[in-house]
Amino acid sequence: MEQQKVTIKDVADLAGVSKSTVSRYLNNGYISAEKQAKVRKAIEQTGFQSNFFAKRLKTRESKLIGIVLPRMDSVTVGKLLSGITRVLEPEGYQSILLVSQLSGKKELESMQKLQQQGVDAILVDSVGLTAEHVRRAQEWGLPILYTGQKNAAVHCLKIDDAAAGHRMGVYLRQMGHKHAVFAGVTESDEAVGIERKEGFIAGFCEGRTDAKVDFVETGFDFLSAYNQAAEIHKLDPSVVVGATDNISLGILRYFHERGVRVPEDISVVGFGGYDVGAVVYPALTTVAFDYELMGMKAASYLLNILRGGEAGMTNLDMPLLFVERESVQNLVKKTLPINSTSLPAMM
Amino acid sequence: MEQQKVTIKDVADLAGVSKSTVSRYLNNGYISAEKQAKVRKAIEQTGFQSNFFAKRLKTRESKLIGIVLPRMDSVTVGKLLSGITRVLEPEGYQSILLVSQLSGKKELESMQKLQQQGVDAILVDSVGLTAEHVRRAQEWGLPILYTGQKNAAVHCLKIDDAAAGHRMGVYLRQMGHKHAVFAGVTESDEAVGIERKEGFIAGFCEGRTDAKVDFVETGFDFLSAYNQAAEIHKLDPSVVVGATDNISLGILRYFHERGVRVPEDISVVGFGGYDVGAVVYPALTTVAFDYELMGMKAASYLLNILRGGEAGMTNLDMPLLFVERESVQNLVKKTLPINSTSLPAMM
DNA sequence: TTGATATATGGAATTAGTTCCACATTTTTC
DNA sequence: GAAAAATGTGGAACTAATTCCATATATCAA
Repeated sequence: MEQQKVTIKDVADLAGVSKSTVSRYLNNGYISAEKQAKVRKAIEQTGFQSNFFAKRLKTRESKLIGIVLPRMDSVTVGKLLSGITRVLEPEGYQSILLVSQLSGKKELESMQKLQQQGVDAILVDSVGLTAEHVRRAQEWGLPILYTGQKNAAVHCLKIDDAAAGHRMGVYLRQMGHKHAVFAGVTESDEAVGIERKEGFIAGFCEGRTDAKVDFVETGFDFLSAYNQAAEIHKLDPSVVVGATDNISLGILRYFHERGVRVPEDISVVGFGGYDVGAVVYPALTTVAFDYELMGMKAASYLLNILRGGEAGMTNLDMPLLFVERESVQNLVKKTLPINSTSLPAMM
Repeated sequence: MEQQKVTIKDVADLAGVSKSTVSRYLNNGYISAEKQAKVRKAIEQTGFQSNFFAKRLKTRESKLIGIVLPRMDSVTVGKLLSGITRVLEPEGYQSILLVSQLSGKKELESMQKLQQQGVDAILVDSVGLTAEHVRRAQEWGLPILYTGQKNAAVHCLKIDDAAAGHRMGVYLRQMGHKHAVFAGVTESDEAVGIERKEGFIAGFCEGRTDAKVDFVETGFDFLSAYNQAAEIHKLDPSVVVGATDNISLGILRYFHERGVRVPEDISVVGFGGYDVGAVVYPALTTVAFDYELMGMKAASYLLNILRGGEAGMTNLDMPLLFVERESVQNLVKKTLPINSTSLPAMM
């Protein structure tokens, strides 16, 4: 087997010291100023690079963080990863990536692989927490953090969907809207299908009895929402609330095609804060989830555990960003006399 | 130092064989059926897992591929990564990710880190190839493949921008367009700024003298294109060609706001094939770059070199996907008598 | 019945580091 | 000035695997 060009032994010989001394130089163990200079010179001359595997074999620290992602080709995941990397890199950690392709089984397999690989910790953007997930988190010694899903028995980090929905509900109530259609997804998705919707209804109806929320179920994708748009339109609300920006985009397109003006004739809002929302006409008002920040928080959390600070469980407190753009009409303003008399020419 | 729970020695003792025999069992070296059974049983009982670092130290093969990306929060990069993973995972390789944040210096540093880490190969989605990049590819023993940039001295893989431009030019010519405005970026970007534009002009003007292409420079982003849209409109072309989909989206939004109908009054096309293009109104006709396929090709290429097949240099042959949607008017059809007489009611 | 070849197997060396321990200096304290 | 403490240093053991080499059988041909 071909051997390494320059080893610690070569450096030691050249510097006239022992292997131990070179190792100490490398790891801030103590060494006299004199030998320090010699070793430094020898390392420069030889171009010595420490062997990763030999070092890790002994120290049992890989400085590698395993990350399991449900898929790669989504902006959401990209931002999450971006946030994780931003925190991990300066600390000398690097990430190994595995993709679960939205399969719980592959997710577990990937975690297993990473564990064998000797990563220091694992971060999983999970598609669903099972008993097996919980068991592994306990059985293996290493820190595991789940994002996107919630379970009291493990470390996890999740967006507060109820708060997001509530926020939007309050906003639309304040804008004077009374009849909303919530274009949502199946209730089998607890976060988006239930929490987000319930949160919205609570915020929208809070403190009044004349508010009305209808519900129409769609899929997650743009096309499925587009296909439900006619039904939504028939209910004749003043605002359509898409459970995700993609849903809202599908509805927006339908309205465009039919000549329904947004927000003059009807308002549309979404959740997610995708960049696309700024590009469509009119630009979509939305509650943005800061996935990059979530990635940063997740990474910090993991780092904290790694350093022995057995941080208190689960932090659900992910801040939300309300992005007010052009797709909502202010019904309150419109009925004020000062507006209705001074601005008729603008129509 | 805390030691590993179960080592190959423990398995050997339990099975009543030597370490060597267990190692042979693990690595398909020969072993009698009898001992094979014993070892299998011992491994099951102990739950033995081979130590990654000890193994790699000896074999000098990490089964790790280093990937350097300019940024993470883009769909393009996500697709590329998705393609890479799809090829690498089934072969037992895993990826270590580093982000260069669009800096050539960080890119080089990241490569260095990966090399120290003992990866088997490096894939760089480069922001610009320097002499240093070429030098490293030669100096370090390991295979390095660059994507996104071109240089004859190293392995690289790039989209054929000239062909993409040409393809679009031919299409618009066939649709009967004679006056185009190319909304492009600075020529300091060789691929997009020059190759793509020149390719378009060639395809558009091929074999005729009555074609005209004006050029307006914009930035890469949606907003900068939006700001140039008035100037473009003044030139009164029959079609606007955005150098990227983002540019086209900015222009599309401007037209929407001014009541200019697309494609009835003016056609708009782009390059890239971003999903967004299908969602806007009208859906954008574009030349899509299959970044996922590019990732797959890149990974295969690397795998091939790793296996000793010193594959011939650089394969520029990335297939393009023409995506015809709604944003281009067929001027040829329009002038046919059968249309102008039978369909006036549709206006 | 030999000698030659094939098939298994164990022992020891090897991989490139870190770290413990013993020991030699030097410095500080009483 | 002797004892105690601090500071360096090298040797050897250790980390957990792979692999070379020697050796022991078993199989086969002459």
